[in-house]
Amino acid sequence: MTSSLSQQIQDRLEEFLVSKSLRRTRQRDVIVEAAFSTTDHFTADELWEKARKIDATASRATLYRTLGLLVESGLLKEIDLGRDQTYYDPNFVDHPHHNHLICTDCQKVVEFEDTHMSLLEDCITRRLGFRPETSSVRIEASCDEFRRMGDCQRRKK
Amino acid sequence: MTSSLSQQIQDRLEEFLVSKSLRRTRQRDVIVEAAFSTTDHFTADELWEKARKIDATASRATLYRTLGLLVESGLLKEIDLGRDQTYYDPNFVDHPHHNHLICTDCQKVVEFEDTHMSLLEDCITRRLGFRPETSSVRIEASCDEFRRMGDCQRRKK
DNA sequence: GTTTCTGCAAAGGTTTTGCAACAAA
DNA sequence: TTTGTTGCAAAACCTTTGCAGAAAC
Repeated sequence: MTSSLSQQIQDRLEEFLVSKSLRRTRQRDVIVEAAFSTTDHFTADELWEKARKIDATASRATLYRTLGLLVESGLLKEIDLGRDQTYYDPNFVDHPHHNHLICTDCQKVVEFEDTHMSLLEDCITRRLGFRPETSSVRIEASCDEFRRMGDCQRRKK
Repeated sequence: MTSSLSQQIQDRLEEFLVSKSLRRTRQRDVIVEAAFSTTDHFTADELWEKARKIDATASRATLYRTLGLLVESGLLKEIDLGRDQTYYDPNFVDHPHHNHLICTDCQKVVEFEDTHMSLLEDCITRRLGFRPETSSVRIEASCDEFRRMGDCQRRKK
């Protein structure tokens, strides 16, 4: 594990590996470092490229196997950005309840949290006779600024 | 077109075909009939099986091509039920703003609409500087009844 | 007749898997 | 040592596509 990873991620990963009698390997360390080096969402293939730049020893097979472990441990979440590939989101450890707004002009993704939304989901779910577990909200929206200026305010996010 | 299809779907399909200079064929008719014969969600493969039972002339290639047309025309929507396949939802023509709750016990899908949720999404989106276009909400929740009785209230929905 | 559509079979892209060698604990 | 892990290459999936014959209009 490199020092650039937050303590929280290191701790949760360590706990998960121990609880499952799994081992720390060079390849897993590299993949985890690549996954959490930024807050950007990524596809499996993008993560592979990122990991290769750090250290080219991990194969695609290992990448997919490690992605599975990270999702299972709750460190990473699969998200649907409305594109044709599965994306992974490394930000749920820090912000467990966030949702996604996707700019239909420049495709940038804005994460947001909203207490009212969480409460409302909770009400709706209970009213239907269920106990809430998880939820995901995706909003697609256009940016006025993009149309006016040919660029989107959030583009450099 | 068979008489079991709602007039609204027939009309919208006809309009779409004409506007794009597309033709009505036996295969498309069968696939459309299968897709809208119930309000159930389906995968491409499930739809293929359904269509085959009506009339086995359509190939998988035609099925996928027709699915593309139906999505493009807005008659069908791709939805993410959190499973590993793409599902299609034939209910958006009648209920354009509905969302999905998925029972984590029996996997059944409950559709719901909520005005407050729509309003709230609108507020959040505008507050972030965007103009809302579409949104999708997926709630995963467990059913107390299922745990108590080994069955889920909504199971026969 | 002209244009669109179809089935077939092959190709594409992504993800998974069996296995023998390898590495962590 | 023991048990878990890896890379490789093949397989498994799902979806798309080129093409020549067939069907719609």
